[in-house]
Amino acid sequence: MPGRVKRPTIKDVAREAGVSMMTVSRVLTKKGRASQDTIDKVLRTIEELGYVPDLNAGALSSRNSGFIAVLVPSVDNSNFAQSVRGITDVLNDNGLQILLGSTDFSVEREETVLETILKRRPDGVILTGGNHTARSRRMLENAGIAVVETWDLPADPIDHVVGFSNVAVSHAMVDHLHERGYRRIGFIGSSSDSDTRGADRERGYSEALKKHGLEHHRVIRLGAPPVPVEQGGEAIVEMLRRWPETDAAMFVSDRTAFGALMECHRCSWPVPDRVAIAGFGNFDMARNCHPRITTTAIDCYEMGRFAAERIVDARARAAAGERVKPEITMIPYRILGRQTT
Amino acid sequence: MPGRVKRPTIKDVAREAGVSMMTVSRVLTKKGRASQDTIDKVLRTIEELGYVPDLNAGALSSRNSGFIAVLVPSVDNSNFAQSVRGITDVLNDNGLQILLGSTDFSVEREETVLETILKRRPDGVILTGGNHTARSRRMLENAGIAVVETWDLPADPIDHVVGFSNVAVSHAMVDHLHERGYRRIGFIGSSSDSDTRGADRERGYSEALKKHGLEHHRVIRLGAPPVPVEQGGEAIVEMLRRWPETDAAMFVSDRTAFGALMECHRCSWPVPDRVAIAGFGNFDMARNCHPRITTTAIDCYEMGRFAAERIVDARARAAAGERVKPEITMIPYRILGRQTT
DNA sequence: CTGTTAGCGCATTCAA
DNA sequence: TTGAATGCGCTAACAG
Repeated sequence: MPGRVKRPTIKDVAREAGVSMMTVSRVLTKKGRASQDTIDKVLRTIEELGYVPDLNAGALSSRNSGFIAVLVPSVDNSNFAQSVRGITDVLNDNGLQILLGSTDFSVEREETVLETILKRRPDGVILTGGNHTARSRRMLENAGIAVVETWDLPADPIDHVVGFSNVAVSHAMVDHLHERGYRRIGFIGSSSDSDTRGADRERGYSEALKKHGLEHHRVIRLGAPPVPVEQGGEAIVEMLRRWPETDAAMFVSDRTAFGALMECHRCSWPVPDRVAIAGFGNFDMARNCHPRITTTAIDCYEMGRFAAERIVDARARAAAGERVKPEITMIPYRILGRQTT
Repeated sequence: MPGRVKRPTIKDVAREAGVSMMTVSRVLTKKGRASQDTIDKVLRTIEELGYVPDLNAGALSSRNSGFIAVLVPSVDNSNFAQSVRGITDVLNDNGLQILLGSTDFSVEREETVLETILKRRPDGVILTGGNHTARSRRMLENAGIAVVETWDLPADPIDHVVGFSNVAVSHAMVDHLHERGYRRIGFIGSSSDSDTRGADRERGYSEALKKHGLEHHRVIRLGAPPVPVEQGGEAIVEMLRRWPETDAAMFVSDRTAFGALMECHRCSWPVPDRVAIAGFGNFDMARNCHPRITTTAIDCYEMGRFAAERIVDARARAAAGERVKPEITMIPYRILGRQTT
């Protein structure tokens, strides 16, 4: 590690270039105009000195940190990772930087992470899900910045929403299974007070069964997310043991659906003839395995982009002194009927 | 979005609590001591006012941003995501925050991302891979902060290294295949100037073949990473068409190995009897599919932890005025011989 | 088009 | 154990 040296500041650049600090600042931020001559001179000096602007100092002065906080349950999940990609792409185009936090699928953890991240004075916050602690909500309200809740359709939104109904998603999947002739449908989900998205999908399953006049509910709840793939295998075995008549199993996630499908291979249970399998999320493994798993696809990348655009927009309006009204953006989903149903 | 209100500062807290700003600052940073009475009074006031410290301002003053920059090729990759988890866990315990950047497997993109992120004055940088542009190296050197290169064993390290040899990894896999009796081994990799890790694995394959006296190399290079899972399937078809005698195929990643295995199912080619398959990374899909894929396992989470610990340590030593010598930490790997070989 | 002044919110450094 | 003065690096607001 090289010795910690004194790094050049905007003052050094100004002195060397023979202009004032403000002129350098203007050249850098492109705000206000400067003559081409001055611009060239300043840029050359910056290059010579190897000057690197300090955005934190700039933020302190301008009262815009340029950070957008993004909280996801887990980075190690292709769906959320894609949303993060979408967010990043939009933010980069707008000179903003992402401040990523991981909540481990827990609202308590979310509160802790949020508390830490708010100390960086983000200009906006993008959350996953619509379920938060009371203190989290209070902190967000006090922060006075744009908030976007994603991946859900909260009954009482904090501010903006870019999401979809997890209840409706399950509804649609039951409809799909029903249409393909399945009548003895089971659901394999997760169990956690925090995982309201999983709970919503289970609720959608139950409601849809009733709608179709199917009264016998077969539900197995695995642990808190992220549920290991292995448990999908154990779950399908358990389900067919408890309810041998089951002709279709829908899973809260492609990951466990995949685990179940592979276990069926090992047990030589033909899929979908012995039992149909459906997942959620359109993960790589579900799309490419054999047979390919029927699933629900959400455009996670686009959802991320929309969420980021909402923040960018709100930020611009707030800067212009406009009052910003909360908006709700619905993200479409589609059932991909494939070979396992 | 609530109106942007004036947020309380340390000054407000000081006034309300009837103490000086410094006393509040001391209570907050736990540096220097204060009487229990004062501490209580200050904490109560902070609570009442809903004061949130501004870490950016603190950073400007103390010349320690508390940020550690972390650059990964992609967040949407379980291996890198786990490394990020490891890093985050260690940093959190040390009051540091992660500043994540995605390089899309490109050293040019890395340079751009690095340039942006250095403007936040991180106290350290964790990179993925040992291949960087000359400008990137220069920026890092000028920054005068601790740097850790991971996931590789660079010949000419910038500073610290926490990684493993991608050449050796492939060597070990060839040894494994050879031991299981395979002699007509092919390699399916990626192709990109930037992906030196992939290139190293291919080199390891070639060297190891020679070592075993196997002169016939069968190599297929797919596109730049991230290579879609699908292409693994196309690649195995192509390999068996060009070199029908191939009895084992090793892949640069579990993702493509998985795609190949599933394609073999579709073509009714028994694995490993028609062709053996081996991957890299011990991904979920490889561990749980049927048959389970032989692979190389790296403890990515631990690699992340080690890298972060190296940074934390270097930071502490630098603060104590010590001179820090670059260290190289080797991460072990193991071949998991499973059902596809 | 350019410069001056006055902070942004906090911690370092000294003194009490 | 506590406080006052000072400045971190930058930009908003105004003046010229």
